[in-house]
Order: sequence, then structure tokens, then C-alpha cells
Amino acid sequence: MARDRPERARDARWRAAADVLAQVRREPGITRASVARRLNLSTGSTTEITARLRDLRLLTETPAPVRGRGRPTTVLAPHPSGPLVLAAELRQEDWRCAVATLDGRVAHLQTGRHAGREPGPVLAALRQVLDRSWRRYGERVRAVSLAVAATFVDGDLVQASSLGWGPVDLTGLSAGTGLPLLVGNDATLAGVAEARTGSAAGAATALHLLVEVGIGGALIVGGHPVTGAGGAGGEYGHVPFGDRRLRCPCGARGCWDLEVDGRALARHLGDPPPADPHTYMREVLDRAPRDAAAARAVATVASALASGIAGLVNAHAPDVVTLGGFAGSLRAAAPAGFDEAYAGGLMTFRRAQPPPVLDAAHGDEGALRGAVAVGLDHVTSEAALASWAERHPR
Amino acid sequence: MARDRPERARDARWRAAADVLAQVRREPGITRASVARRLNLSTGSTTEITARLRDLRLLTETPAPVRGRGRPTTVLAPHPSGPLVLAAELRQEDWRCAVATLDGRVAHLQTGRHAGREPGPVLAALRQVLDRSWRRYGERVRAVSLAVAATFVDGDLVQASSLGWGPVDLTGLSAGTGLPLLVGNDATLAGVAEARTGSAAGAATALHLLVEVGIGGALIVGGHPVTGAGGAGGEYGHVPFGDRRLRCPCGARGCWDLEVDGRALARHLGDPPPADPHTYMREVLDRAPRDAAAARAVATVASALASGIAGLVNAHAPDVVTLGGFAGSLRAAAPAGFDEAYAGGLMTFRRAQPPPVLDAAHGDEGALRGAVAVGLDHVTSEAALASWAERHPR
DNA sequence: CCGGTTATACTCGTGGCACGAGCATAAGAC
DNA sequence: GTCTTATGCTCGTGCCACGAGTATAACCGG
Repeated sequence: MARDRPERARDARWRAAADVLAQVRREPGITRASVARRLNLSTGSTTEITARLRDLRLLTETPAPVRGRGRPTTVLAPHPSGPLVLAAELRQEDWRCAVATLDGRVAHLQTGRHAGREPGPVLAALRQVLDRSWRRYGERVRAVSLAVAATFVDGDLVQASSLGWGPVDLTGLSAGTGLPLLVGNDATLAGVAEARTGSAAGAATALHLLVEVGIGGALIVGGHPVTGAGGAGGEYGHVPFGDRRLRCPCGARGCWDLEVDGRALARHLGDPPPADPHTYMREVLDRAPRDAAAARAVATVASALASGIAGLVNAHAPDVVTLGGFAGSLRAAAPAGFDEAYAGGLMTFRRAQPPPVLDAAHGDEGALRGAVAVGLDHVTSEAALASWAERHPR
Repeated sequence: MARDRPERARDARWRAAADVLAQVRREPGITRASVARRLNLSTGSTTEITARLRDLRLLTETPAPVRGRGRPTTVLAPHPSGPLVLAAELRQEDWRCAVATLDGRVAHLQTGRHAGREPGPVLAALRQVLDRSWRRYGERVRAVSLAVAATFVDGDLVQASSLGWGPVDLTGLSAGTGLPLLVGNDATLAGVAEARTGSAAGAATALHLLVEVGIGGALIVGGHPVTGAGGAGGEYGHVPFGDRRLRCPCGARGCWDLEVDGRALARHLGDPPPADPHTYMREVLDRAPRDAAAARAVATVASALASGIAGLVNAHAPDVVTLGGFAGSLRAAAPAGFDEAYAGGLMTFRRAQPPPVLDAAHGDEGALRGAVAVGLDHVTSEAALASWAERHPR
């Protein structure tokens, strides 16, 4: 975002406007008066800012339902010809694509199964879906945001093991449109969604952990993920919480990954490594209530999950931990073992008030909603608003 | 920092001024022309901002040594009657106290040995030192910043094992002065110093690890530590990278702490747990070059350190890792074992360009310099500048 | 039904910042 | 001694947020 010319002021002028839009997103359907209170804005400033946002087709104001005395206020909502974000998620078997408005609501959701296994056809199909959306919405679309269960370095997909992909060039998804393409790991984005509007809403520091094949996660500080250099962080599955004698496909040893998914269950049950650890885990979880061996294996895995979580809590002191994917099911299947391992792994001084461990609120919508959030962050940034304003002179 | 009245604008107006002061701190001795270039400020704005900062006794301008053609510019430096920060560090045996100016330089350093072992006398002595400083500098002192090898929760010291302290009330150190008392863990603050002006300078994400008794550390993002809820994070010594059969005094099992300090060396050498693990480690490191058993123990510990670091690198993808305390010595004593364990613990895709692991640049000054940095962050915040300006009308 | 109460909206003058264009200035270079 | 280069200074402009004052739209109670 570095610029040649001094344009600090151009962007800074949109600071309050960006804050208002962020507030609308935090509390969809919020009234103008509430926004003023939350942001410590004077009524005069609020009048001016909302008028400006209305003129720019960013917001609309509709009369708010009256509640008690006082002059009625208005509800702030996205403008019907305001900016949009296209968010998409590539999952193991299928894709989903959403069109989202400034308040973070999904206006239009499409889903479908992948055209094949190879990146080429899958991406071509997704590009077609995206193309349809921006033929339909045109200039209103301001960003494309994509979630994939993959590792990204500097915005490049370097590996997506659940899809069976190595390095893949994603730039074709937005090439020729001039739109920014934002990409992110699915667990990271699910964590963002939880921290913004899910079970961790309002937490300054939140830890999200997602068990699918292996374990992914994200530390979210102030609503933004801590993703490290090039966004390659969040590989919580590859910290050595496990048995050092086990070698992980990632190249390291003793990875936590190996202790918490279907492969771990199979090891404990004496089965060969499952071809599809995801399905295998679902089967074992299903039969655990009436199969003592399965129940023991599940309890072992739940303990391994919980003690690792405790270690991460010691390291990061999140306000709350959220569980996605199978993580919630594992805890539900072996609550006593989970709780014991969690408490036992905490430092004594943390045990008085340990961070609550909550199931994710967004379920399997998390990654997509996180992608929406990141896309909207981009669209409501000061710089993006300044640029939108230049395209929409009053 | 929430306010009753709308004062957004009051603070926002100091944004550029705060940026200028931050730049002066990043590059002490910087010229005005350079600041303008770095911050994308027009020359007109720069003239105005520096004039304002001069009038407010925040900066001085002195002619810069001429270099080549062009109109000579000026060097920006702290004003001789500008704000100051008192920074102090409580260490195991002694204390140190610094008076720092806006460019982050330490104007006056005092040190001394503790008056006793109990918190009361130690804090009373420190308070006397602080009192002398602000009798001398008066209103110029704007904040007190303290580093201790301790765990803090919500600004309260809950435990300082190296000092043998339980919960201690530190508020007496600034009571009655009206000055904010900022406190922080020594390893965290040392990490801040490395990330700002040390070996990790310029890194967006940096990981600092400090081995003394056990291991502490901090993840620093954008120059600010990720310290979690109540600032209680950064306990990297208590993630379960070690042997689960070992119980840690912290209450958990398998803590990394137990694998990387003097206690670990004693275990590997068959010695009883040392009363002073710090001194014990120094002795073993000293004799390792001529004692094969000591060398083996050191190599084992260095490997445990390196493989844990690799796990944290997998999780956080820092741009750089810095080593403080004994961590650098351990690596130096067993470089091959360290490097092998580090590379072996990384995910394959990270091995092509692993984050460099560097010795800390600030040595044992890190925590104090980090405390200075945090204190100056406070003093040069927009709100603090606005408040300073109100006390110094032009 | 009508003034009182309450909460919010609108108006307008003020202060203040950063910009940009134009001009001024101090050094080295030829 | 002029030219070039880099920087500083001045001033008019645009714009934002504030705050005080005024206006408005609901409810409330007699």
C-alpha cells in the first residue's frame, strides 16, 4: 500500500467513516444513534458522516422501529447498490461461493461439487461461478476472498493435502477483473469468523482449533489472525506435542497432528492407516457409545487434544478457545477425559479461571464467513473507501 | 482509554506527530528530510509538524552535517526539556533503572544490588531511586515502566519464581505521583527490544526465546508482543514439548522448561536437581569443551531447545528467531546438534528458507530497553501527546 | 388533548490539519 | 560565477470533527 505521493490525508479522512462501517458490520441492524454512542461521535459528526456514506451509496437509512420515548432514529444498512465481496471456499469435495454485503450478511450462496480432482477443472469451474456473479453485480464487486484447506506462503498456495494438490497458481481466479484476490487458510478464516461474530465474539485474544485431517488453527488478536511471515503460520498440527518416534508426512517428528485425527484412532485401535481419516473418524465416533475399544481410543485422542490445547493456552493466554470440525465432537464423546487433560495441562495459576473452551458457533460455515470478513476488511479500509469515493462523485 | 465525551478528533490530530516521533525513535539522529520521505509527508506538512513539536518542547532541530549538494537539512532530536520515561528492571540479584529520552536513548543508568530477598525492602529501595529521578526531572517524567522476571495478570504480579516471590503489589512504586506504571515480563520486553532495535529489527513477526531458569519468550507482531488476556501469555516454557512423565513445578506435565535449563542438564548428568540451576548451567557449559559427558548433556539440551523452536516456527512462521540468555550459549556449545534438530523439526516446505535463528543483540540489556520502548510507546501515543500539548500551551 | 419529557437530528460557526503550488535558500558542481 | 540539486518556507484551499444551539418526533400523564 505504499504510495509515491503524500496521500496520508486522503485516507485518514475516511477513518471515522470506516469506523462506522465496521460498527455496522459488528452489529448488523444497528441504529445511527447507537453508532454515535459506541464510537464517541458527536451527533453533528454522525449526521455528516452518514449523509456522506448515503451519498456514496455505501449505506441506507431507514426509520427504526420506535422503542420508548425520544425522537426516532434510523437503522443503518448496506446500500442496495453498494460494494460487495465475493467469498468462496474450496473444500475437499465441493465448493461454495457467497456474495456478501457491507454488513457481513450473505446475499447469495451457491454451492456445487468439484468438477474433478485436478486443480485445473476445479478452478475453471469456480472461475465460471465468479464470472456469473460479477456479470450480475458488475462494478459493485470490490474484492474476491478465498478460503482453502491449504498452506499459503505470500499469497501463493504451496500445498493442499486434503485436495491432493501441490503448488497451485490461483491468480487466474481474478485475472483480468482488476479485483484483489485475497486468500487464506480455512482454519484461520474460521477462527476469524468465530472471533468476530461467533463463540469468541468480543474476545481480544482467541484461539481456534479445527480438527479434520490433522489439526489446524489460528490465534486471533483483535479480530485479526496472527499468521506470521507470508501468512504461513497457524500450522498448530505440527508442533511436537506427540510421540517423537512417529514421523509426520510434513517432515517433522512427534507432530500433534498424528495424535488427534482418524490416523491416531486407527493406531490406537490397531487398524491400518485409513485412506480417508475423515470418514474413519466419523465411523469411530459413531460407534464409540456402544464399543468400548472405540470409546477408549476416542478418549485417548480427546485427551491428546485437550492437553495440547492446555499447552497453547499456557503459551498464549487466550480469552477463549473455540473448537471446530471434529474437535467439538471429540470433546463431547469423552468430556471427562477432555476436561481432566485440559485442567491438568494448565499452569496452576491459570486453573482458577481457565479460558472457556466453546464449540464453534459457525459450524462448517466458518471459513466462508471468515473469508467474507477479510474481504470486507479490505473493502472498508480507509484507502478503499477513498478510492470508492473517487469513483462515485456526489 | 474509553472516554465520556467525543475526543476522537483531539487525539487523531496528533497522528502525524506521533508518527514523526516514532520514526525518530526507530532511527535516532534521523534528519527532517528523511522523516518526510519515510512517512510520505509533504514538505509543508513536515515544516508545520516539526515546528509544532519544537514549540511543545518535544523535539529540537540542529543543522545536519552536510552530505553532497542540496539545501542542508536538520537533525531531529529529543528536546532538552522534553518528556522522559523511567524504566527499571528487577533481576534476581540486582536492579537497574534508566532515564530515557524520546529517541529511546538512555540518558542516565543506575544499578544496585537488592536490599534483601523480600519484596518490601526491594521495592522500597527501588522507589527511592525512582523518587530521586523525578525530584531531579520533575514534570518531564511521564511514565514508569518496569521489567520483572515474573508472571503478570492484568498488570498484577502473580508470581516471580526467580525472586522467590508470590503475588506482590507493585502499585506503590508510582503511588502518589500520578504517573502510569507499566509492567511487563522480562522475556517479553527483551523480545520487544529485539524486534524494535535488535537482531529482529524490521521483522513483522519475530519470536524471542530466553533461557535462564526455564524458558520464556514472546511472539512479537509489528513491534508489539502477543501477550493474550491480561498479558499472561508468553509462557512458552510450559508447552508440553517434553517428557510427559515429568511433572513441572508449574502444575502441568512434560513442560519444555524441564528440558532446556540447568535442571535438565543435571538430570542428564545424573546429578541431583541443582539449587541454583542458573549457576549450574554456567558451570556445565564451561566444562563441556573438555568433559564428554557434559558435552553430551549440553547437546541433548540444545537439541530439545532447537526442536521446540522448530515447532514454534511451524506454528507461528516468524520472520526471525532471536535467542537470549543461555539459549545462544547452548547453540554455540552444540551447533551441529542444534541445527539438525531445528531443521528436523521444521515442516518440509519451510526448510528451503527457514527463519534465521540469531543471537539477541541487546544481551542482558534487552528487558530494560524493552521497558523503555513500551514506556515511550505510551508517552508518544496520540492521547498522551494531546495531553502534553494541553500542559504546554504555546 | 395538550404541555412536559426524552432522545435524537439538524445547522452552523470554529479550529485545526495536511496538501500542493510556488517561491526561497544553501550547499556542491562545472 | 552560474547551474544543479535538495530542501525549507509561505499561503491559499479543502475538509473533517466539534460543540452549542435549535428543531423534531415520539411517549407520558393529567
